[in-house]
Amino acid sequence: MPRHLTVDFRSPTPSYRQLADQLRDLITSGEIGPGEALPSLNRMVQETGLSMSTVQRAVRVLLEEGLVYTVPGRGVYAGPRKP
Amino acid sequence: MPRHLTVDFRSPTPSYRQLADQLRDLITSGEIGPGEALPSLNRMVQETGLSMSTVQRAVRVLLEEGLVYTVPGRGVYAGPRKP
DNA sequence: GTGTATTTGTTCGTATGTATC
DNA sequence: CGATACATACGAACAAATACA
Repeated sequence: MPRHLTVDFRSPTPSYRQLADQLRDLITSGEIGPGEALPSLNRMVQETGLSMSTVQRAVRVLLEEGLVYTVPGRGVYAGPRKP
Repeated sequence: MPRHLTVDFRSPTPSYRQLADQLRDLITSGEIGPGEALPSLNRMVQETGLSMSTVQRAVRVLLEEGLVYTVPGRGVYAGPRKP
């Protein structure tokens, strides 16, 4: 079971990057394997206290890194998009 | 001198992507050479009628593609960030 | 089959912060 | 100092895809 997602508002590192870093760790550590779903954006909003906009920005970072793919109406998944 | 930036609101292609595509063309075509400044974000807002948020998102696309770099307080420049 | 809820996607407007000139 | 320019973050609205009772 995933550990709590948190951000430190006093850190000079932007919130979206802090969240992106944590999500990246979950994936590269194998805690969330390929094809497995990440927490929904709403859930990340709840856990972090960030706004939806900021959470989406964090996820977009991983999208561009190719670490996750998204399916509208479904969720965010680890690994490469499957055919 | 750069041609007018425009977006078609009836297109299914998102506005931020339309703008990003146009800016990319300006760079890859050499119309804006390495080290040269792109129009300021405010200027892009004026020319396109988009919101600042959307314009910034478009520029972020090019940033992640490594086609431009930004200098806060200065502007957006074509090419790789200089050492 | 028809809603209803959930989830991601796009866009806007605003506020505030930081850097440069 | 004041004006300009990019950076981060929020909240809201609406759309579209998906899932499910």
